[in-house]
Amino acid sequence: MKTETMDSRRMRLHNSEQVLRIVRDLGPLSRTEIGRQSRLSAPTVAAVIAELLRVRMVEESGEGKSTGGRRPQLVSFNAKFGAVVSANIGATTIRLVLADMNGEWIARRVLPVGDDTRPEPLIARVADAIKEMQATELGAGIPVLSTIVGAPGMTDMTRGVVLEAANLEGWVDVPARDMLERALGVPVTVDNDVNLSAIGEHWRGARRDMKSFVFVLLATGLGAGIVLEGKIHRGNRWYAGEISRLNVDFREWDVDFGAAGYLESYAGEEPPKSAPRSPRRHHGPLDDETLVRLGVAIANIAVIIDPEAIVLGGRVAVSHPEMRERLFEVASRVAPNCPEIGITELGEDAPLYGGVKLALDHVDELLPRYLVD
Amino acid sequence: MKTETMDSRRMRLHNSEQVLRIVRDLGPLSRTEIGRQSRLSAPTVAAVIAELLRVRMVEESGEGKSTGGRRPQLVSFNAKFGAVVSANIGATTIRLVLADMNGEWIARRVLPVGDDTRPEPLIARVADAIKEMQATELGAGIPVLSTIVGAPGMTDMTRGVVLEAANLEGWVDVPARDMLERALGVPVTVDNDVNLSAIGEHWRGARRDMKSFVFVLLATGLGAGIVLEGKIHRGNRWYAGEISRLNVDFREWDVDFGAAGYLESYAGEEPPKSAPRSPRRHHGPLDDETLVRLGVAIANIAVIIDPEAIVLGGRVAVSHPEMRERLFEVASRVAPNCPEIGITELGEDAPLYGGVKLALDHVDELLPRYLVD
DNA sequence: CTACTTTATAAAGCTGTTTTAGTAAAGTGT
DNA sequence: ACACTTTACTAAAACAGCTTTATAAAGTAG
Repeated sequence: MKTETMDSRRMRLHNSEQVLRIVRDLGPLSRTEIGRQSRLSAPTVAAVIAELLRVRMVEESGEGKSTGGRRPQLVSFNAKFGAVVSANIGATTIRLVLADMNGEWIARRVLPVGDDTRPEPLIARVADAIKEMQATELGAGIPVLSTIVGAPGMTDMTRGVVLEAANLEGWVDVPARDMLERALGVPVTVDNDVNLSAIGEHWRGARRDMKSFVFVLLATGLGAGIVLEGKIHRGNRWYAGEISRLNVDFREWDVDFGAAGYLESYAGEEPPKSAPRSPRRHHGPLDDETLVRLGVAIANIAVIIDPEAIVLGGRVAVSHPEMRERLFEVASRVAPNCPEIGITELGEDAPLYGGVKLALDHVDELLPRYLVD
Repeated sequence: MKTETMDSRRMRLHNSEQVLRIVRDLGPLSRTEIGRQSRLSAPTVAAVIAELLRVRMVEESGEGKSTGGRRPQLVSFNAKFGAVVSANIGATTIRLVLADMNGEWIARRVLPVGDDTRPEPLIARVADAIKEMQATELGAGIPVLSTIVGAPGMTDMTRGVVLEAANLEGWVDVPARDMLERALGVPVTVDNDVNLSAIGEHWRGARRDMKSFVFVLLATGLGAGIVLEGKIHRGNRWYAGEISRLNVDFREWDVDFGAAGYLESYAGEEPPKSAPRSPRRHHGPLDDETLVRLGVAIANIAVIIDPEAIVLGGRVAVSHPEMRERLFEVASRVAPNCPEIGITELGEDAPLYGGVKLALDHVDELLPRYLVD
């Protein structure tokens, strides 16, 4: 029971949000057309638009074509009302993007993580890169309203702590959010890169308009991002989708993690070791047994979640797209409901798109503040 | 973007719903206390309550104790405003419940499914039982506002069709909703019994107040009901949680369903067959290999979903609660995040509770209609 | 030029909310 | 018993935001 009661003030706020959303999503519109879309009367639309113009959330954008009467004065969403930063720390590269309120990229940076991947120096490197990008690329008077940083490991979003990132040195329980906020001086949100990729792919990539889908990352690490009802599912302990721990060989339930039996031991780029290893690293060539294991794992995901689609992403998926057929053959034999299996459309930029989307959603929640001011 | 714009009329409707919810959830309250809870002013609360009294959704219920001033006149939710019916068709028994608007049971019926389990006669039997219960037990002037029927198989809720119920004869693509609506003359909702059990267990059983959990049914059939963010997850094709198809032995990915390799072949009550069979039947004794397979399957569920808890239900779980320890041992070895594994608190009535909850939620959505009338 | 259409604003009225003020009914203290 | 305080509720007035109706402005079509 989260909704609150309503009075005149909240009524206006509510209607302003609706109008703003309509203008943003449906492009430049006349006041009359906004009235039709929102079912608000013309005078109300006019008053709301006047308010939105005052706080610069929308702007006049010329006249439209007449359709037999007075020409409409178009109103459009002001994409320069603010900006968002989306950064992603990968196993090998750091990627940054500065985007406007429409989610369009203003600037982009790619730099190597460098030799020293320990928390402090790496986070300092990220913060410096963000500061440089903002200083160079951000127009005067445009505030950064939200900053999202993706990390290659399980992340506790409420505390902003990267619980474990096996591909980076010493990344266990790193309070990344606090460190970044101290360096940047603005609120920061930290999330898992696989989740961000799933959000990105859902928003701008292969699976727009789908209610549910699963993004499967095949790269240095294995992971899955689960989107249900249009929202990412992170699980009770931020563990959802950690499919490196899936077991498709029950006889080996009692072996140590990293050894045979675990999916991660079979699908990857490095030679296998027998000793226990940390998660999110996988090894061995992409031979048929590996594909069958992966296919069965995907089938199990399909059986449990029953998503609208499954999308393969990450370096391995991009360089071996042909694996899709075999995976589907196996998975659809095991799971009669196995959905289509697609390949990422955003490639390694997927988490950046996801970060932008998350940031924009975040700004949406903050909008009331700017409206009352 | 589902929310609509607001005017005075909607404002009042919105506030009425909030007040009603407060009265229902927090019990008999004075108008003043409702004002405190809702943050509405005293005159507004008085007006809203007057309206709710008029349509009999709430009723005056005497005076409360003074706390140093005039005694409060208490207002309480009218549980007799209407009633709901929850029915469940099992493999062996039909269960019915009539409940008031607080979800308290007014009456209950249990009858065998009988020898003829084909769709028409069985549904007629259910409809007759419902009619008898209503005629005998329902007070005059109390309308049935929602009827939910659970079926032991995959169900398309939007069409009201039971896609497949292997334990009943000839139940393939049965338009159960339409058949029941024709017999009863009121709107009916049909759902899968495992999903209903999960909802019930979440609402009144083992896992109240949990945001996410998975209910695992171990009975004549195998299945799982997945509750996420307090809502049941049914999947894109109503297939979510059909864990009889989980595969924990990748070498047998290519064998026919029902043969070795599939979970369902190993956890059950009847002797195994080698020929392909329909889903949701399982066989074989509860030997340790079966438990290990089941444990690994539960681990895989935990890895993918990361729920707050897993609850075992169904006849087998009730009669062999001791299996929990071994299952947890296996599952927690495979999945480090494996949550506690509990046993159902509602037993075979779980789907009935879930049906009542679903029905009450359904009525909630219809409330505005009764308020405008 | 006239008739009609479309867009936008102005004036008036309606609904529902809050604030303010007041009444009712109880408890508290001397 | 009496005055005073506390709490519950209601009545009246003021306020805010919405809609309807009317009007102005600016275009198209014949």
